[in-house]
Amino acid sequence: MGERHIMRSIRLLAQCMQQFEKLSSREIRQLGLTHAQFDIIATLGNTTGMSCKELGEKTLITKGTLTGVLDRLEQKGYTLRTRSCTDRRHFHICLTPLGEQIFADTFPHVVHMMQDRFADMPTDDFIILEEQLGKLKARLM
Amino acid sequence: MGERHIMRSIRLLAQCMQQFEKLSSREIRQLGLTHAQFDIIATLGNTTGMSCKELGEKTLITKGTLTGVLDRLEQKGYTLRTRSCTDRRHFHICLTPLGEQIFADTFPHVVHMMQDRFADMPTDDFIILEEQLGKLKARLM
DNA sequence: TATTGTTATACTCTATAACTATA
DNA sequence: TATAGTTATAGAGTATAACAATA
Repeated sequence: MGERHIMRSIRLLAQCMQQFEKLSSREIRQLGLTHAQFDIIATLGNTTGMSCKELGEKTLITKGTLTGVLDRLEQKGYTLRTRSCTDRRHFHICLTPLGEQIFADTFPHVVHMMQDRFADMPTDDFIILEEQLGKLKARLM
Repeated sequence: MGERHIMRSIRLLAQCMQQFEKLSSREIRQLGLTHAQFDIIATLGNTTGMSCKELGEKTLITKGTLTGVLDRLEQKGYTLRTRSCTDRRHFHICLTPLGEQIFADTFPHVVHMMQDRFADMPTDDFIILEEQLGKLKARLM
């Protein structure tokens, strides 16, 4: 558990993420979305929705900022706020059908772009990568 | 090379990175730096400096934005712009001794924070993780 | 009193394009 | 003409704190 290993893994992780962001940001901007807005849509995708609090924790967007981001998404017709019946302090945020569609349309693009690059990568390598990232994630959480 | 593997790896990668950012952002803010500013310092650290163009490509900060970020870093005394003698269109950006110190002071903190979490992770796992991230990076570049 | 989310403020980042200086 | 970097502008994200409504 030498610190050289930690440093190197962190640096690699950051470089991979940065490069991935570079490749995907074109898709995001083509949809007229910012990174923060896309982050919200990606987090809400394939869920039944969640509170602002939960959404903020998952995306690392603080509540003050979140209000503005959600305002803009709502204005575009991608998300919806509905007040909870049981606890009227809570809002339930979810994607509209249009928002769902954006989500469903975007990911295949990103995946397709990735597939070109990873066409010849053996499945075994992916399985090992997933395994290792899973372990890393478990320790980071 | 099923797309399920690609999606899953990307999602894990993003989650790891996000969690790491969450953990390290406290350190960054304590120094009075923003993410963009820290990104510049981290990129310049352990180098002899580089041009704005190169710095922009590595950090994904566009040239217009970079001017402002460098202005603020220079004002804080962390970076320096010197005009190139051979091609007077270029600037050479590098860390000042104070900037070097910030760089040298920050990373050990981050590493130490990580070490607590990874104390019991076998070295072999790190080696495999590094190997896989290296392969991933090579394909993303 | 504690919690959820909004509002307000000041600053920073972002994208884009027009511009200056150098090559 | 092409390139490196600055300036200008409008919009968006950020941190923080004060605030309203609900519990």
